Amino acid sequence: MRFIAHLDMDAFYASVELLRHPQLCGKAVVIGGRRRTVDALSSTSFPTLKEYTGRGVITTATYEARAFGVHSGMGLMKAAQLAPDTLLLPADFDEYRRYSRLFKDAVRAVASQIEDRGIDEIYIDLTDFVFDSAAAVTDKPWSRARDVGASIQRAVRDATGLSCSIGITPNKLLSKIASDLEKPGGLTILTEADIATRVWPLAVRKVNGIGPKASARLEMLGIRSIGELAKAAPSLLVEHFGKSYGAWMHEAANGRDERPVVIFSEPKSISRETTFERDLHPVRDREQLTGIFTELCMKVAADLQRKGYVGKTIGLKLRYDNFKTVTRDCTLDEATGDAGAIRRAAGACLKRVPLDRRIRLIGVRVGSLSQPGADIQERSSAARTPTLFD
DNA sequence: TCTGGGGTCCTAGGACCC
DNA sequence: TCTGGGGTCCTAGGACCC
Repeated sequence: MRFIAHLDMDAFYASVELLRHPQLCGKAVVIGGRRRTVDALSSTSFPTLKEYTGRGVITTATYEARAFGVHSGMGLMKAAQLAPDTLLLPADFDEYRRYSRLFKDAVRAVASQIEDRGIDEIYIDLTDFVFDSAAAVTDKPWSRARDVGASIQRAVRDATGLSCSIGITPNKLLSKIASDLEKPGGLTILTEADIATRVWPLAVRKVNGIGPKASARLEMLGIRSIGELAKAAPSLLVEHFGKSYGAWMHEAANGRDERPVVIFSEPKSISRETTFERDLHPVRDREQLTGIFTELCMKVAADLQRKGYVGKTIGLKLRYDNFKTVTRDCTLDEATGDAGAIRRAAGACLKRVPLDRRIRLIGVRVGSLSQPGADIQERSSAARTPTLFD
């Protein structure tokens, strides 16, 4: 039996902004859109959604804003129709990353087995922690788990001033669902026995891994809740979703998930992309396009350098004005981190893509990563390490 | 006036090799 | 002259997640 926690920061970006601007507490606020010129943050009043023009989506909404029906991922123009007077703040990712490190360090000081799941959530394996405690062995491990969860929430609040929600269950899948049940500030424990009453009534969309496409197709089969999915014939799911995904869905709906908490994983790719203020014409806006393209390559090269990687596969991504996306990639003989080499390879990819429409987005990606110094280090550490023959 | 930017994983076909 | 089965790498697209 494992004790797995999922911790999710409550309205993370918005909550960080409220620390800076406490006068906004209790107001409907969303984060999103492009960085405006200095005015917004220095002035005493804040821009509202109805004043915004341009592209962008909401990345986070305060709970007061969510009451108007706006949510993350929603286009700002659409949100402005629903909640015109909601305040709009631009995202400050450097600041969010700083708070991300703060809260993760605070958790790590309590329980070290952490899996990073992005800027505002983590999984924590509490199994050893729960069983190492003398009290838990003979007593009630679930109540011990609840105590640990509460102390993690306190640690996060003390370190950051922010609140988080935690779910603790026997696996990652259930914990992810549980942490969402009593937001904000919730601490939700679910055992095997709670699945039927607390998980099965939920929409299939709540399962991490069932997105908009899969849930729409499930609905066509008459399956809307996780309980209905759990009781569906596995053969039916396999027939419609394939052997692997269909079987997984059925397991997930029944609350079964053996995935371990993964403490460290190597990055697979590093990329940069940008959506233009207005769609650019491949011929008429050629100069501007080339400039942005080269700049993206330099940024990716800088990211690689900073993180200590080089890559063999260079990829290009274009999104046209009709939102159709195409990608091209090519694999080099040697891994590179050089901006010029990336630019040349990506430029060659660009020649393989149709340029007959306006372009909305361009992106550059480097994959098949390796660490240039890695084998040297390995060799030198091998040299220091006594072998059988020493 | 729709729809950001950073990722991961899966599938599927073709090339190529044994 | 016809025919196998596996394995790996490469490429393109798509679903999904935060």
